[in-house]
Amino acid sequence: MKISTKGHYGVQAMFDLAQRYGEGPVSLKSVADRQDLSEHYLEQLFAGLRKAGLVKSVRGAQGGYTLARAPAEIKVGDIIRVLEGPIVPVECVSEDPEQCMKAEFCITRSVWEKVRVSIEEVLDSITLADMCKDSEESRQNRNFSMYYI
Amino acid sequence: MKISTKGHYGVQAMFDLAQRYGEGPVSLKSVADRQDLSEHYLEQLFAGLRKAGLVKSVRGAQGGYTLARAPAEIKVGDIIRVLEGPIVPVECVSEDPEQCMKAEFCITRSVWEKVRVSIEEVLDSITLADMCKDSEESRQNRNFSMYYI
DNA sequence: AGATAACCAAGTAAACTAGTAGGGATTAAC
DNA sequence: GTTAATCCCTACTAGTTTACTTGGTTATCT
Repeated sequence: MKISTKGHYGVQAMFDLAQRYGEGPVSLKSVADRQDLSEHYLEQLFAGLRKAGLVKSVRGAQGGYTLARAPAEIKVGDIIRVLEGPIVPVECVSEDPEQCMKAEFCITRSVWEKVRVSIEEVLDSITLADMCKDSEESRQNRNFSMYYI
Repeated sequence: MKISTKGHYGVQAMFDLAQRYGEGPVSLKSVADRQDLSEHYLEQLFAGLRKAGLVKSVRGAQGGYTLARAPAEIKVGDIIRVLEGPIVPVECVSEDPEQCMKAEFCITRSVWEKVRVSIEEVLDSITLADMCKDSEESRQNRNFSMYYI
């Protein structure tokens, strides 16, 4: 019941881009440095994200990646689905119309279905803009408490 | 974002035991036959379930396994945690008190935390008794519609 | 021209998955 | 007391996945 480093790092990196949205292309090297990740590994993740239309790339010196849409228009679920594949706790509970033979007779299946829906609800309710907002608030709270120490 | 066959088969098998609760020990062979699973593989799963105190075993001929508690007292989450380990979408978001160094600075972490909580809420809200009840209702609905065809 | 970057293909060590194989110990039924 | 059923235990394994690394090529800015 885990997501892999692809999804984990991918969301971190996309969040990094979101925090710099509107400031021009951001190089993967800078993302890798800030987030302490392998640049070459990030390249692989961004190949997928680009093909899925979540980021745009600019090649050459001073190039890099930018979000293809505003942070408010990109859900964490979008990123996870690209990097981890569809959200499916067990095979017979896909997001697509059913293919499980015993679908209507299988009771355990309804458990996984509920799990799937609940994960999707969480991941699709959080946008990169939400994360930027949380980050800003968390930063201010830290300054605030430091002020009173 | 998947659970393995351990958790999948484990819940199926425990549900099978729940449907026969009070009827004496149920052999893994019969479970394996009904659920179309490998008996030997189930043995491994039940070794863990027994050590965790979710089932009791009776050795020898006419032996088998029974639930250690009433179906209403066993949550799907109990089974999953035994067979899949703790519910932790990414390493730094364990159910135990925190160990992630950057816990308070890490925004993406709060996303995984929400995912973890939502999965736990689902899995801990469903007991084996609930599944038996759903199964009974589903069976009756099928009979009901057949009656009118 | 040279540096900076995205892009691409392939390899790889380690871990994990989903079992299988082969026995031993215990007990009910005959 | 023999047999068959059943749990119990250890080990092995083929295949897949994970989390990268290596080693380039191509495009663009200065």
